[in-house]
Amino acid sequence: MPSAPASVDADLGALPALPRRASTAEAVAGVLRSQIAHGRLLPGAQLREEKIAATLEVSRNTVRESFRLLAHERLVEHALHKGVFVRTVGPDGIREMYRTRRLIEPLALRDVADTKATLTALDDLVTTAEKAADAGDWEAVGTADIDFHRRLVTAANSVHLSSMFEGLLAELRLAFLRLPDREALHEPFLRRNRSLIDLLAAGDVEAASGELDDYLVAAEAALLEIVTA
Amino acid sequence: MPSAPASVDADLGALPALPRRASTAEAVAGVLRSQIAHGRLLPGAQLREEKIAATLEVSRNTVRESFRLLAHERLVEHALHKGVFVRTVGPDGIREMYRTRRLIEPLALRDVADTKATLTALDDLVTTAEKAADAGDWEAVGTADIDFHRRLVTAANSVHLSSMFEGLLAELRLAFLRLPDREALHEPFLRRNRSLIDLLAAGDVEAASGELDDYLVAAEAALLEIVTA
DNA sequence: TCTTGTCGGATTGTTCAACAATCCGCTACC
DNA sequence: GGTAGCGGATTGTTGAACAATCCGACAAGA
Repeated sequence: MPSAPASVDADLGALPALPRRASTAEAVAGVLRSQIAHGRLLPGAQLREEKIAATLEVSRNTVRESFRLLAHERLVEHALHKGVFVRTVGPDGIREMYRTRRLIEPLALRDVADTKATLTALDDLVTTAEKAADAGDWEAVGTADIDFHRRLVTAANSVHLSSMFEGLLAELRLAFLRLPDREALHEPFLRRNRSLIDLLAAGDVEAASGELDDYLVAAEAALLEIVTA
Repeated sequence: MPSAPASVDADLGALPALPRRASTAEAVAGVLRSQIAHGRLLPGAQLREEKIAATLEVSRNTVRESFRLLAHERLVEHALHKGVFVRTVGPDGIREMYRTRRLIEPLALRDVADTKATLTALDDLVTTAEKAADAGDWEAVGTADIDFHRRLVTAANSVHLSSMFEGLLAELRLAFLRLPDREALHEPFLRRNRSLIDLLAAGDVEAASGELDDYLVAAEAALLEIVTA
């Protein structure tokens, strides 16, 4: 390497961050999180230490550590001497989630309306959902819907709120797992996301805030109606 | 027992919940949390598995589980293969906390102003702080101040927000540990909590919201001035 | 038939010892 | 001054063992 050190540095440009290494316990927690999110571990199901350890070919102690990592996420419930269970979200849990959503989703609406890039991203997400609905891919509709609402919250630029909302979204997914029919839930709300982004693009923050609140109230009612039937 | 079973049940009335038992890992996490909160484990300090295990006379595996329990609390930072360290909160962390506080503390002000019990509780907390300040007990002032702001947030009746705010308060306490002089920080803000509760009691929610925002902006500036000096 | 007591099996909670893996500081060499 | 190698400290993981707890099944007694 005959070049001077300064030249070597310049040639490399901005290097990407190294992928984050994870401990085995973190990896196990990730697997379990994913299994829960995809409905392969259903609400009420027990996460058996020995079984998971054998299946994933890790030590039981490692599985226990991963359970502790999941403890805060409201996805599992840890009962002393009984074990760890996938959490069941009932009507009260749903009410709590929507109360929180109504409090925090509107927080950054003014910033959203003033930021071209955010408006564009939200518009794209609604378009994605509409296309997915046309194709009958209701899981993708749900994903785009979640991304839309996540973007409303991350627009507030608060690590605390964003982190909390990630937990709430995971919890909400738990509630959705109980639904026999995703289409019945999502379809009526596509139009409303479109209305919402249109109001925001027009700068009508107050109307958008009202629309978002109405949306969340209606979504809660629709979900409760199914869950309590 | 000659009574009929129904009568036996009626006599017992509403039984209180049993005290929650804790696993050893949870207890260890609680001890560490408390040590951090009281400044006995300072920011940057490493939590050594072997040492804690020996001191608390538990197994190293149990200590590791407790570390995982602390992982979400933003009090410690877990670095793969390096260990677990009490988190250091710098100026950016302080800005993030106050941004979040400005977003969420005002959320339930209308409900606060409409609820006599909440107003009374807040007034009592300000009175407690004032008395503690007269007695020069600045730690108690800080505690009452924190309780005051916690009450603003719990008034929103959101388990998610309340839980998140507990984490934020613990994190804030970490930042306060760097302060040489608690009095200098708290004293100017006693008067402002009093102004705030008076506005709320008078039902002037808009003025209270403005006062709270000003308060938080000023508190952030005061803290940053000290931390960046 | 209902209630209470006992027992056994399954699972969790904890401990311990061992080893692998990683990091970091120190020293030697160029 | 920079690099390579080594050793020690610590973390990460494993697996076995045992204690503790829970729960279901069964038996006995009222």
